[in-house]
Amino acid sequence: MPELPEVEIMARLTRGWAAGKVIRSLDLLDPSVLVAGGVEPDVLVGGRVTSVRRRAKHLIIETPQGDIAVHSRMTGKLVSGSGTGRERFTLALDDGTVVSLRDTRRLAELRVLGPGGAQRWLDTLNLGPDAWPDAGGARWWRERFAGARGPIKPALLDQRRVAGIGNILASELLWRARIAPERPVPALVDREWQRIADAIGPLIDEVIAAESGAEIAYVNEGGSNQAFAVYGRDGSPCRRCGAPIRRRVQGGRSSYCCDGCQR
DNA sequence: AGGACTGTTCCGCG
DNA sequence: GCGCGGAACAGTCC
Repeated sequence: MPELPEVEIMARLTRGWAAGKVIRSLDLLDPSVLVAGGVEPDVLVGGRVTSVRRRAKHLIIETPQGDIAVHSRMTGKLVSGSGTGRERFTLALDDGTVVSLRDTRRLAELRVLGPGGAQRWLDTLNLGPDAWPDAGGARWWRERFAGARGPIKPALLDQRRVAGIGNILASELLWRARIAPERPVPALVDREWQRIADAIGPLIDEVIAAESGAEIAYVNEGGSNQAFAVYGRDGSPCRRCGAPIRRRVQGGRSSYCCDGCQR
């Protein structure tokens, strides 16, 4: 599920569940989610959670004893409680709260690392700056994509340029900026970079608002989603100009756009 | 039955 | 060496 907004919501929720509390136990129900190369998970027991934060699509839980880094990939999510099946990992806190990683497709990755290990691991990924909340203006966007030669839509998915944008946000962003997904990056002019810069903040703000809830609440998992103008809406009329939304495949991924008003 | 899927990495090819 | 496309990962849901 998650792109930047969903991971942001999970981080906020998890912060409320776990921040400041002491880890009583960790239970690895599905050992295949644990990425090798870290430390023995039990070293975290007895440690107090000092921070829960998001970087790009990664969720980081830090304690003085060591860190947990979760990447939800396609279907992973952190939830409060356990017991519906599909839990791969649970974290029990000293007040009785249980936080679980639920992941049907089992593509999620859990890392348990020593003190400071999460940041050191993030540093190896060469992630670009986050797309939200502090992306820059037209010049910033143009410079982040300097050297890219292919179409803009797949380029937006490159986490080394700008981090946090996934397949849905890329289509939605280009619709808001009225730019066709096939446009080569070098062909974009400053006016268009400006429209991207202006669109990203409100887009992510709105997705977060639409999906936030007391429990994790992705809007309408699977299927089309009212929060999105083009994603999953092949054939329906564009909200802006009425022309039909089209689905095309780029780089093996679906792109949705309006040929009437995206140029 | 077959394809598609909000992510990422790896491999082969040009 | 780099960039691109496709495959792979694994499970569910049309």
